[in-house]
Amino acid sequence: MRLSRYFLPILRETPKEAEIVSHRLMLRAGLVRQEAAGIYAWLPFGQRVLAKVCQIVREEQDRSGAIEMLMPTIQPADLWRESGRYDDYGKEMLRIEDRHERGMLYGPTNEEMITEIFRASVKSYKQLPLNLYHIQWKFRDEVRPRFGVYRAREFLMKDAYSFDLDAEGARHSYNKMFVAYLRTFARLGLKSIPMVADTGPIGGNLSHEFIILAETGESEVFCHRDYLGYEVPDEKVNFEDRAGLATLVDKWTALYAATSEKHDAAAFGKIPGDKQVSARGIEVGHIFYFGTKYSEPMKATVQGPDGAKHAVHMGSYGIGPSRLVAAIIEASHDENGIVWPEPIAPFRVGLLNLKQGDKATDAACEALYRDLEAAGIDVLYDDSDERSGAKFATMDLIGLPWQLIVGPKGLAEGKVEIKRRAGGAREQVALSEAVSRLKG
RNA sequence: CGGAGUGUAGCGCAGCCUGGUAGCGCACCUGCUUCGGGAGCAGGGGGUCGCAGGUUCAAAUCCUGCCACUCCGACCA
Repeated sequence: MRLSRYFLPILRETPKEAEIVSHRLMLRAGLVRQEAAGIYAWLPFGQRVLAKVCQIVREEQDRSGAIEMLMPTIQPADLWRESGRYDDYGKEMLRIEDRHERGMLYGPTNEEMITEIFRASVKSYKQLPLNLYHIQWKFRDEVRPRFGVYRAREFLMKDAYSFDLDAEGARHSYNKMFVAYLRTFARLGLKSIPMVADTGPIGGNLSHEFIILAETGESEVFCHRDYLGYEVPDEKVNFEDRAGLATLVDKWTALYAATSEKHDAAAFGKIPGDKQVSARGIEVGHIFYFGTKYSEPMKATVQGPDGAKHAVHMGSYGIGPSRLVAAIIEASHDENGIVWPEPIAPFRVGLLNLKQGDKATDAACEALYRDLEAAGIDVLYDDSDERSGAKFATMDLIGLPWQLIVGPKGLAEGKVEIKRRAGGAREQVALSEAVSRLKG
């Protein structure tokens, strides 16, 4: 992509409403624009990142055996009356009336709808287990949206829903998501720690929040230091191996880890002092097992091997990709701007023409741009006639993992410069080697 | 929802107290000169001063009401 043909509105000064670093950088680097309190437009640059986050989330959901679908944002109120949550959910739910004065709502979550879909078609235990997920916009009318897309009213959520005949099966479904979440966050370049959590309005009695440690985190968290060194299961993990998964989950839940709501100071105190971690954290995922809370009132039953009808045991599993973008920036930036982890960087390489208008430099850049694209490398080519200083500042702000710097001085010796954004290491390489050096 | 605050050009701000033709920096456009880490000079475009009502010869400025947004707290993917 040529910067001159792209839409990347960079701000040199920080809009005053932005208090935390991820919000500031998302506005300055042209990822998002606020349209109302807690409601954001995702500009092309932000959309690229969001799509990459979603893709990684999707791949790990699929790997674990979950199946993607897509439910609507607008739901009928009657569905929520069935579960009893229409009144319980309160003002956080955005209620709408259509032209026929039917009660509708903008979905804050989808337990009711997925249960309705499930019960319409699944009648036998032989169709279980089943895990359906979608990635769809949600709306929760937060009292106080803040921190940009981190606590927005409209936000993108991956929500998965598992269905099993009994509690034992449901536990395995829960464990699958548990491991899939560990892998997802690791692939996004984040170190996540599962913590015992409150279930809130979703209900149920088994729940973990996946927390990223970050100074700007909203919640206070406590855990055992050893979690920070734990290896995340690799892609060969067998999701159908019940015992194997249970062992993994046991390992990741054996030591102390809790959010402030579930914090047990006495238990925490028993950890050796040098192993105690008391920090702030960002919640990036939350998984629940809630048994028959929805299947009973909504009559989502299957016939078991015994011939009787059983209310299915359910769980739900959420990840907020839009929040994750903010969380990743919180975890990965420096004083000059964003430092994208490679898997989700909007472009892999920024190509800087240091002297636009100089024939030799222009020709070298055009050739490199063509060759990089031909090699399948996402490249953002700064072909503007800005001065070099401005180009460097912009590139550092938008945080692409690699910068390919081309100017007349280097070219005179047949060289270009490759700079790695993380750490800032620079290296002169031969013009002819640049493209191959930048391959993944 | 309690407390605090802010609305003036795309962004950051001054002007308001003490009413008298709306300003500055950045960004943007044109030209020239520059050009390896946020260039210089010259010229230029862009604003119903959040909205409504009131006071006044005259309102960005004073008064009343409303709206939007931000921050702190209580609540949450």
